Amino acid sequence: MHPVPAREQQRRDSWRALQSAAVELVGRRGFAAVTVDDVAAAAGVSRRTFFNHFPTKVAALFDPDPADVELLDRLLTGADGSAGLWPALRGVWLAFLADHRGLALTPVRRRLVADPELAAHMRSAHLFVEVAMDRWAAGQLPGDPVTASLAVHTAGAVVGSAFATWSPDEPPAAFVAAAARGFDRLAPAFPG
Amino acid sequence: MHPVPAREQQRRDSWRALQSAAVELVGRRGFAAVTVDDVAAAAGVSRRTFFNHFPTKVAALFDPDPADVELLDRLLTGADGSAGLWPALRGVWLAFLADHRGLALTPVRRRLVADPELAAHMRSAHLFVEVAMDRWAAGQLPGDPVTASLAVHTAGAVVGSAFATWSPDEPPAAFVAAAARGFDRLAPAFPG
DNA sequence: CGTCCGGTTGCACTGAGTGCAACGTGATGG
DNA sequence: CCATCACGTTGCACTCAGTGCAACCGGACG
Repeated sequence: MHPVPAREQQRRDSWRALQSAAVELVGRRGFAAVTVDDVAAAAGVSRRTFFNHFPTKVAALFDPDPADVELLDRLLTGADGSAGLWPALRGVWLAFLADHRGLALTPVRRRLVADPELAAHMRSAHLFVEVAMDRWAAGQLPGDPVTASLAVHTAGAVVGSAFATWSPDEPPAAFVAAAARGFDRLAPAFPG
Repeated sequence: MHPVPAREQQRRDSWRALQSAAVELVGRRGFAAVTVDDVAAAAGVSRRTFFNHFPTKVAALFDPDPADVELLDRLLTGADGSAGLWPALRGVWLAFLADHRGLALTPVRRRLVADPELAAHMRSAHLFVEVAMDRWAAGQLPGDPVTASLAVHTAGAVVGSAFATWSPDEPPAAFVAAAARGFDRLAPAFPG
């Protein structure tokens, strides 16, 4: 592997220290009871540095790890759409859910979305997944953007429903399994 | 009809004046370039009164008119689930989309969601629809909350996809029609 | 060794959102 | 008709989120 330059390393360290601190503090005290200063102090950096890494307080909770963005890109470029859009979306989503770094934070995040305002922010942070899939799907079905959009949105709904009915007391794998069942149930609507 | 007490009337007037002013100003200048003071001034009330009606600036753009919340409740209590969950959800969604007050604001809102942050907020504001439908669907399928949740989430995805692919230059009716086609295409996944 | 680059920091500023006390007017009851 | 209450509105002061700017400092590079 390429040795990471010290500059880049420090950057990643600050990012992860801030996200860990934010999730940990908010999970313990609740969103409103944690200030940006608290998070910065817990991460050992200044308040200004916090905003160098995250544009908002919620971003610190939900922004995807760059490694996960990269993972999704790899999965999409390697995806095989020959058996139809739906099986491909199913495969990419399930592989992504199972392997991404953010999976470790999923139980905490699941508890946070009891606040509907935070739920919306989480969706917006995870929107990069649907955007990337949308671009990919549109490329697969050049002549039919409506079908592509419908499939991607529906796939997102499957994952969202699995997330909503999943209890954070269960292991994250149960969440992934529930998503898989959801994909199977909707398959009849998307014939190859 | 019951004559509305003057107190209640003033309340509604302020609410609608603020929402109109907010949508109008933000549609013209963009979200960041409009302050709460601007909106309050344009509506002819004080800054403090703004926050008496809306908890946040985005709420002024996307909070549902109480009349629409009431409309949805009426549609759900009158809904007939005997032919299956999916046709019932289809009927309620399409009737709601066609008749609700907010429809007039839909083109402006469609343009606003170019900003993904605002898109997330709109979804959260429209979440009351899915929450109400979720409660209703859970009542229809007491033994199977997973199917109920999946159907409601999927229905939301159909509407979301129609909204995303709809151009605000077309009439709002085209958006409703696109949603109807989406419901039809997903019907095979939800047999009676 | 000198120069440049880039992450970090402090400072000052705008604007969102809140708690509180006060005012004015419609609703209510004697 | 008047006293009282209820409630939408308002001003004020305060905390905190988010931003622009200039300065600092240590690693990268010739």
